[in-house]
Amino acid sequence: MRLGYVYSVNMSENDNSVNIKKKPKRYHHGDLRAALIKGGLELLKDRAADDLSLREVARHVGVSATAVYRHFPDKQALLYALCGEGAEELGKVQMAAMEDAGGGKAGFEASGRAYVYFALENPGLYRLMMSTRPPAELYEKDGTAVSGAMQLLHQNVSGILGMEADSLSHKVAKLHSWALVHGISMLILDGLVEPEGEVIDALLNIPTKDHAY
Amino acid sequence: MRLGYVYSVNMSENDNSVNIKKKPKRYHHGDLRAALIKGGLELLKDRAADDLSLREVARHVGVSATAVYRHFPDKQALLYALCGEGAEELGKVQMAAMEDAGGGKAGFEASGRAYVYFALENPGLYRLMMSTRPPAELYEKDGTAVSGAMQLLHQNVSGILGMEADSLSHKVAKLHSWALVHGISMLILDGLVEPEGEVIDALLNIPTKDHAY
DNA sequence: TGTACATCAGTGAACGCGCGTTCACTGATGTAC
DNA sequence: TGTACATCAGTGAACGCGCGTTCACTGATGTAC
Repeated sequence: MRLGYVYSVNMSENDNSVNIKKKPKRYHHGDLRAALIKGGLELLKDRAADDLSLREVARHVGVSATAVYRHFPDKQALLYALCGEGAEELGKVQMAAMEDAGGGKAGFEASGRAYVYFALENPGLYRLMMSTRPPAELYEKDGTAVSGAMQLLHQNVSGILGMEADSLSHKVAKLHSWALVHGISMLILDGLVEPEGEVIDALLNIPTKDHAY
Repeated sequence: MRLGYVYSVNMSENDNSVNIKKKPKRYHHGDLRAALIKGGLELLKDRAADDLSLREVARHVGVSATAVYRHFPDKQALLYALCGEGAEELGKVQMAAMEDAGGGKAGFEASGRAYVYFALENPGLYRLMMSTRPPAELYEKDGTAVSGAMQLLHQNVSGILGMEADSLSHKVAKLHSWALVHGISMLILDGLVEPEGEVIDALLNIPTKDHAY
């Protein structure tokens, strides 16, 4: 059955002929835009890579490929929108994790764990976010789909670790944290490391003087 | 000019006609195999991604796409060979860095730096190595193109950090080291972090009790 | 309330592209006599 | 040393594929009167 149609069956009044009409599905007020984003996210959930095709998303939603062009100027714009969703979601889970852990250093660590688990649960989306440089309009800060996470990290390194902004140690601590969570995420997503919660959790603490290696 | 031919020009003896013959280039004893690998590595040097096509490699070497099939059963086999070269090279630079630094902990740290610089200098190849799971015949240990590096890491965590093999802290330290160098590499390759040697070097020390964060 | 009409969100056909791979072939090389 | 021949590393044409994008179109929706 062709998904892109709604079939209506009418029986004629005078004779007994049956009239099957197919009419294009109709989405109101940007529903299809939302559906395309939702569909794209669903597809990215189920795959390890970020090789999403426009036609595939349209197919998944049950709409012709050309319909996408009513809502996005081109494929890239659709991908940007997906990145935007991902950025928002990542920001949310990180903030929630911080608050759940009561803020402070424990909160900082929790946000790191949330980052990794977000990546593991959204392999395709996470990869897409990391490999896409959206245009400045979308992310004014630094032109990345993880700018929210970066901002949070920046604040935490200043506020919680107490490092002077833009000092070398501040930069180092920032890179350290990000590289660690990103590295773990990617190694697991690429199948190079087994995802062992015990090991991950043990690692995702901020090293301190009394941290035992 | 079509690269895949060698042109020979003969002037006829009796009349003045000129005879231009094109004949296929001929590679002896696996020369083309080596040339294809070399060409593939060259292409991977110049690109950020690992989206190498068989036709592109053949084109670059100046040979028809089908010629590749005389030396590799399929595209995947060519990619595996490239991974093999990368693995060997990575192992070499890491060992060299360790020895140059006089072994021990300084050597371990140096090998980490060598790892990152290898990744930065070979973006496409590094990505390919991390995203490819070669068949067991190629890498018996763990089926990755970085198994040499992993082996070295394993030994160092045992030997230099003195951790009991397969203990939790051994696993954690291993993941920590790898995630850090891999994370830094990927963040820079993906353009999310500026490559600042000062910051990288400051970070690429093994955390110790007196390490100041 | 009914009608005429502009709008615009869908449609399928078609385009050109590069890809991996197969095919039948050709002609240079190396070997046996 | 010269000749006949098998081998095999190349060739270009062709295949089917999925892709992003363009095009002219259709018909449901919402609006003005």
